[in-house]
Amino acid sequence: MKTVNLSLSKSSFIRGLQCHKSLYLYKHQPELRDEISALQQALFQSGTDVGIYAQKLFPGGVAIPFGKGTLSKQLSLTKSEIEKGTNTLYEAAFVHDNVFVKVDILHKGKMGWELYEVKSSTGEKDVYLDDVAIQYYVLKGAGLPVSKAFLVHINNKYVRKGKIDVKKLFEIIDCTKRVKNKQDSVKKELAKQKKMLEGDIPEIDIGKYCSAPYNCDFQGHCWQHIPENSIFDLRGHGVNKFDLYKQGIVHLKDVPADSLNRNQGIQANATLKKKNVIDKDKIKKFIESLWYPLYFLDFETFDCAIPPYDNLRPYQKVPFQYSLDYLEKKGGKIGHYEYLAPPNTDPREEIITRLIKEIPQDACVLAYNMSFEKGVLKQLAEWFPKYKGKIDRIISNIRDLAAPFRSKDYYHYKMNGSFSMKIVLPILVPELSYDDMDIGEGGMASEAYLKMCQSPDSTENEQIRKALLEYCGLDTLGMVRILEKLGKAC
DNA sequence: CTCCGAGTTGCACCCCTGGA
DNA sequence: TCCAGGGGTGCAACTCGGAG
Repeated sequence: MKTVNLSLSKSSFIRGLQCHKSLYLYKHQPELRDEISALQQALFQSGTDVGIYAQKLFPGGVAIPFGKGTLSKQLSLTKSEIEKGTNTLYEAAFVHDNVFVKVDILHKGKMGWELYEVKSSTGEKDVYLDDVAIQYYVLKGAGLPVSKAFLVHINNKYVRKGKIDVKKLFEIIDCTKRVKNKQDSVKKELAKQKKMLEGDIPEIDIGKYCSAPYNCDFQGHCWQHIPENSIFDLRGHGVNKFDLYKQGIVHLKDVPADSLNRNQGIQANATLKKKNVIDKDKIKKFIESLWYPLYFLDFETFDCAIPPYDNLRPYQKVPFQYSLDYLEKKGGKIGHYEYLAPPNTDPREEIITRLIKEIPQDACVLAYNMSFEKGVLKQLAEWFPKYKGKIDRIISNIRDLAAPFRSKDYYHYKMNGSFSMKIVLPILVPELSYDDMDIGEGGMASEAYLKMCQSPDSTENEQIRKALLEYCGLDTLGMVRILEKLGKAC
């Protein structure tokens, strides 16, 4: 069997659109790639899940599997299926002009072949159009009569009632015209990329394209010359960091002070002088705005593109766990409630009935970055209107423990501009740390819970449960300790 | 990947002022 | 009397950072 000599694939073309240097390194020095985090891997997985689910839009097709044999085998398999008269193919493989693509769904309609590119996102983006355009280019070039090209994405307005209605779950956008208009530029860009790949490594400096529309895998390589305490450590809006960079300003110490906004100014000043900011009056005011009994609430949630239960929209957050600590009075003993739903049950009503029993009507409720907890509670009120009154009452009593850190009334020079709990807690309360924990962030927590749901009988699950309870408990205990520290600071 | 709140920015709009 | 430009305001659009 003849092997196919490929210079490009669909994904590398998209990569090249973002940055030629990234494509060059990917082709010639892949060992320089950054490690991909477990979380990113999980997101990638959810994308393929959606792709497979979308196949139900055109059931009964034939799949051309990945990884099974060589690329040329996938090509010949595709060819023979088409010749056989198969009218729906999943992951059909084509090559033209040395570019290899796989089409999520290829369906033979009345007017000819239709190509469908499935995205797990909830809306259209420019880069998706390039994605469809390159596929159209290759299919046309390979001699397939393509009549229409579509973009398929998740419709996040869809509410599940009973069995999933695939036609409503997905939104299908006809982008044939726009894709045709792009053909010229696709051809030109391809030629450019190929020429570039044959030459020396292109000299491209860092820029916004390092992280948009996608995070580049070579940031660790290209950003090596950026020192510690650089302008890129500045958080928030304000100065255009790449404008400064182009002016040759890289280190924080070289930034003209008047070009920074308030928060960035505080950050830069604290970092350079290794000095902390503690605005005692403001912190005192914050603490005085709280009252007892004082409850500390933290939710863990999961979300899926394809809603697992009724009355659920795509990507809607489903709480499956919470930790609730409380103090009856100032300096009192910490009380603790917690709940972790058993796998594969709809946990929503159980969670809210427990919470409204455990949180007294007029208690002050603290959350860290409260918009998250408020949002979950609002959602619960929508799902269960019978509890709306009580839920709204809880919501109105929520205060945000992140507020003093967000406003930089309390800022430690090691915070690097961040006010995240994961940064703030180890600095204020070094004896509490996420370091040695099996689950150390929210993303891992939801991943772990979904894993339990996938294999509910696994012997591992007892360990996962323990880790989940430990993690969520640390978040609320951490809040108690942070508040204590704030109190001592003023 | 989505969602949310908060902060920023851009823009339209208003009034005021001063030059012609 | 007209208009351009400065300054304040209020809204919408956007981005960022943090949450999962």
